[in-house]
Amino acid sequence: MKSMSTKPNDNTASTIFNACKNCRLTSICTPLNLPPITLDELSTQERVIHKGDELFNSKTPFSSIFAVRSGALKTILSSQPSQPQVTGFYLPGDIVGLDGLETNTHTNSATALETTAICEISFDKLEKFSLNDPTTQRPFLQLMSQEINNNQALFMQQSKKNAEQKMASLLLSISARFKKQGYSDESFSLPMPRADIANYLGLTVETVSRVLTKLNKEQYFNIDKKQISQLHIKKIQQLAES
Amino acid sequence: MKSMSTKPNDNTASTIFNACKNCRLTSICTPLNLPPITLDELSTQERVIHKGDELFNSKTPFSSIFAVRSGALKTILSSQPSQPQVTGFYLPGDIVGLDGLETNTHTNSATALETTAICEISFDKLEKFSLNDPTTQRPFLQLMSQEINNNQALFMQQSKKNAEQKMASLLLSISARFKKQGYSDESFSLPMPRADIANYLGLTVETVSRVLTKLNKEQYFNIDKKQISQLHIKKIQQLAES
DNA sequence: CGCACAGTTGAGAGCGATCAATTCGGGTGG
DNA sequence: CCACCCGAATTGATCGCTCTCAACTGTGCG
Repeated sequence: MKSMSTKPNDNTASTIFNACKNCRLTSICTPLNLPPITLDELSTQERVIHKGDELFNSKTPFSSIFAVRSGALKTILSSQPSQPQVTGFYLPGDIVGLDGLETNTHTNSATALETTAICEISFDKLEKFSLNDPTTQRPFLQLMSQEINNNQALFMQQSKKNAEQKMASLLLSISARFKKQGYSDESFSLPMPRADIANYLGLTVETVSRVLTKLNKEQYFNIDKKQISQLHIKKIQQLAES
Repeated sequence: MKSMSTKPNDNTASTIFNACKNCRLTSICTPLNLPPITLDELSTQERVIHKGDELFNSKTPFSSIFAVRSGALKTILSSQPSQPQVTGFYLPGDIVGLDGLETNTHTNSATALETTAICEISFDKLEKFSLNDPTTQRPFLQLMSQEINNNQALFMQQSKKNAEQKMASLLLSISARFKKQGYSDESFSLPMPRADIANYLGLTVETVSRVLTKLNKEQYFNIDKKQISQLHIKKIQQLAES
C-alpha cells in the first residue's frame, strides 16, 4: 500500500501547498519568498467552523493568523460593551487576526457568518521565517503598512459619504474580493445580515434596507434576500466615488 | 574656553540624545533597546520649517520618518485631488511619515501649521538596527500594529458620533498629547484653522464653529480664537464617550 | 401552526449641510 | 498710525438626509 495522497489525514507539505495556493495567503507567502516546504511548518490543516461559532474572541491569546478558505467571518470590537462595532467582513482569501499583534491578545472577536473553512498560520513561526531574513522583512512591514493606509484614508473618506455611497463601496469591496478568488463579481450572496451591514457602515437597519431597495429599483443590481445579481459595477463605482 | 554645549552648531551625539529624550521618539527607541550611540547615526539635527512649508508631499520618496519637536503639522491625502482629506495632526512628540512605507513613496503630504522643528530619522538605518535583532523586531511590529488598531476601531467609532462628540474627541486627543510632553492639558493653542478641523472630522466649517461656541457656553472650556483654556477634561470625556 | 427574529415600509423629528450675510483679524501700503 | 483688503470665523435661515418610532411582512424552526 502506497503511503501517499488520498488518505483523509494526508497532511503532507504538498497537500497544504495545494490548499493554500489559491488563497490570498500568497500575499504573505509569495512576497516573502517562503519556500513551499516551510508552509508545512507554518499552516495547519483546513478547519471548519459553523455559523455563530467564534474563531477567536477578545480574550484569546494571539498566536496565529487565519486565512479564510470558504464561507465568511465578521470581526467585532467591543471596547465599550454597550456599543459593539463590526470592524470587518472576511471572505475567501482574506487574512484575519492581525489585530492581536499589538497586545499579544486579540482585541476583536471573529464570528462565522456561515459555515466557514479556515487555515491557521502560526505567527511565531511566520515571524521567524520572514523577519530573520533581511531580504524579506521589508515586505512584511509593507503588508502591515497597507492595513494602516487602507484603514486610515479609506475610513476617513467613508465617513463623509452618504448612505448610498457607503453601501456602494461595501458592495464593490465584496465584489472585488470574490473576483480575486475566481468567483463572479456581479452575482454573489451577502453572507451578513442587514444589522451587521448597518453597524459596519454606521447606519441603521432601516436605512440599509431603504438604500438596497432604492438601488435595486434604479438598476444598480437585483437583490432578493441576500442574493445580489447583475451588479452593474461601473455604474455603482460612479456612485461610490461621489 | 570649554568645548561643550552652548555652541549653536554643537551636533554631537550627546546633544542629539538630549534633543530626543523628551520626545515620543522614545516610543520607538526605548522599546527597541537602541543604545544612545546609535541615535547619532539615526537622527539628524533638528530642522525648522515654516508655516505653509511642506515637509514631504505625495511625490517624495520614502526614506525617513520624522519626530515633531515643536510646532505642528497636518497631513493631507489627495487620492482624489478634488477632495483632499486631512488625515492627521502632528504635535510635539508625534511621529509622522510612516505612510510612505508601503509604496516607498509618501502617500500623504505633510504641511507645517506654524513654525515647526522636526527631527529626521533614517528609516533604513532604523530598520537595520531594530529588525536584525530578533529581540527587538516584535516591538517594532507592535508599534505598527498599534496604528492599525487605533485607526480602524477609532475611526469607525468616530463616524458614528455627532459633531459635538467628534470635536470632544479631537480636543481630548490634542490635550493628551500636550500632557504627555509636559505641557498643560487644559490650556493650549489649537494650531490648525477651523477648515482643517472640519475636513478632518468630516464636518463643515460652520458646524465646527457652532459646536465650539456651544461647548464654550456650556462651560466645557473657554475658547478665544485658537486659544483653549480651562478645558474641563472629565466633563468633555463624558461627552466624547457618547 | 405559531413563535421569534429578520427585513421592509411609513410618518415624523432632528442634526448637520447649504446658502447667505456679517464680523473679526492680520497684513499691507499710504 | 490708520485705512483698506482679504481670508478666517461667526451667525442666521432653510433644506434634506438619516434617525427614530411604529406597524407590518416575511421566514426559518420547533
